[in-house]
Amino acid sequence: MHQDFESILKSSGQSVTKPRRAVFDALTRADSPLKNGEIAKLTPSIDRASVYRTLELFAKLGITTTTIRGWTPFTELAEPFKPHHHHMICERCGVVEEIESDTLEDMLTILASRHHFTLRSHTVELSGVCASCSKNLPQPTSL
Amino acid sequence: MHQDFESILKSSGQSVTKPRRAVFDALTRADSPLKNGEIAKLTPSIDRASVYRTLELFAKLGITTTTIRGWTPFTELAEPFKPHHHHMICERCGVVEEIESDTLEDMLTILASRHHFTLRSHTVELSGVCASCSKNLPQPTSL
DNA sequence: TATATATTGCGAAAAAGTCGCAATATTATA
DNA sequence: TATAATATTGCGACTTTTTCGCAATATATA
Repeated sequence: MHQDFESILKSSGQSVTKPRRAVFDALTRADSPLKNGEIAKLTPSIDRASVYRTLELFAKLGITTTTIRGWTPFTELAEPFKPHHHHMICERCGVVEEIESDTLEDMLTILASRHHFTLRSHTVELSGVCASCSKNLPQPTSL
Repeated sequence: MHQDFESILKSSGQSVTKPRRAVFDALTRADSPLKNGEIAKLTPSIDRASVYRTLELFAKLGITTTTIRGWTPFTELAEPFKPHHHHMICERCGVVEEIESDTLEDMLTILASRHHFTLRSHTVELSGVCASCSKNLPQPTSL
């Protein structure tokens, strides 16, 4: 696992450094996407600026993917460190389930090609109400 | 159009105020999603704090949708003020095309129900290389 | 038009993100 | 394994973005 990570860095001419390992480890240990600030807190020995620079590099190299929730970006490991997936989030209780669908993936590729685009990456975020919340709270929460 | 907007506010027990109208107007005039800061600049007579509060309210009421590009959230009007769509962004030149597909929408609903979720909203963002960029720049840009 | 209440603007402050540069770590080479 | 060339870091200062409490004001209802 680590081996692959370091290979990606090296094969793209990047150094393997302590901050990069620390950020990668934090993301590996996390079981769900993290905010930038959370990553920084999980790597207290690393300067904030380096965390940001690392995150920017990881995004460029495709090591991570970032999605948004509310106004906040959340980052997690991408393939090959984590199987490709999307998120289904319950807007009541916040539970996050991972979604995989080859059919969806194929459709997105086709959609892109209809627009004469070569698809390189994508994000899909679904938001709704999970089964247990719709049982327990039949009335939508008021504002 | 405005009528609908004010109806949404009133029917959910919210007041129709100057800041809310200003933010809505700014989003209406924009032809593409805006950053929070851009919205604030387009509404100079409105205090920044009120712009943020308004944006938060709009999101809750489903008046707007927010997607991410890089690490920055972009907001635009949602249905019924703008037809439902998604984005296909060229990572080379930045051009944004709007994507619509009923088949995609249906599939997302089905995917959600497989997870026993009731789908309420979703975002799909595709990123890739547009036709003209893949002609002009056959070699991927290096880091 | 008066009253109750929701919302605003203000001021201040916290949080998030960025930048230049000297010091340091990493890599490649001998 | 030591050295030189270079990439990267940490630091410190700074800018930008976002949040908060509260008195003043605008809005909605009767």
